[in-house]
Amino acid sequence: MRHRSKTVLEPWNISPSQWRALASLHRHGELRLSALAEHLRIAPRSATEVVDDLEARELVTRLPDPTDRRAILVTLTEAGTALASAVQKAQQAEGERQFSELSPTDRADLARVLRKLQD
Amino acid sequence: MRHRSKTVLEPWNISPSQWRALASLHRHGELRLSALAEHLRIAPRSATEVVDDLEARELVTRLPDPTDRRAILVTLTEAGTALASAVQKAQQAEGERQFSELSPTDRADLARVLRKLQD
DNA sequence: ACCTCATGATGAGGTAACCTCAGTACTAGA
DNA sequence: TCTAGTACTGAGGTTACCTCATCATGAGGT
Repeated sequence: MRHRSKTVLEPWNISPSQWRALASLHRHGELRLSALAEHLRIAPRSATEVVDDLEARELVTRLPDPTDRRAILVTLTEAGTALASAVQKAQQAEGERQFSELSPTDRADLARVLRKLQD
Repeated sequence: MRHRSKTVLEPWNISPSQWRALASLHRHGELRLSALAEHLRIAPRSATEVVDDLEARELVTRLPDPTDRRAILVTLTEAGTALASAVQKAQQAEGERQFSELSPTDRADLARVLRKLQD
């Protein structure tokens, strides 16, 4: 499944780790770099790199945090927001495709068991 | 879950990718390097590296394939077999632990749905 | 007006686990 | 016996992480 979702990203030429960052920003709005790192469960230094890449492609921008001059807020550009929406849509379609064989009961069972495992 | 199973491997000081190779050999017995690569879904050249590492630690040996002098059979040493068995046992215990919260019904549902997804 | 300790980001340098491409040794079919 | 294909490996590259050191700033002293 991971392999397939990688394939979904190809048309936009972004890597899974870049996508995770975009998705986080899309969900949460602007984030401090350190907060982004936390969401992605990677070291802050590694988040710097991901943001470097996304910034080079003008999908995000760095803005100074008005409340703390040490901090940086990473925000989606318009292009970034558009791309995030498009990818999300494609992911959803791919998910639908992958789970299309499952009956509603199957899906409910799966959701229930996975939720239990998560706890 | 992947993270936790990585932790299980730590006492033996082997990486997940090394473990995947050992497990393949444990299941299938001796394998050509190319066949091993196929099982692991990696390029043959990359399997060479994994086998290099395992051989350096005397967990596997390279033997000439008697039926084709180009080919090499990778086989577990005694130490390799012992380690594979031990790790397998630990993995099973860890699996038991992770799924201990699930009722028999939950487990059956999960197995059924996952099998369907695999097809 | 100072000092100290903690925190946010980044520079420098390293690693694991892959990859491709080219080359060598060998097999197998015409 | 020539040719095409196959099995492995050397060389070199990439990706996505990491740690450690450093710099600026913040928080809380005295």
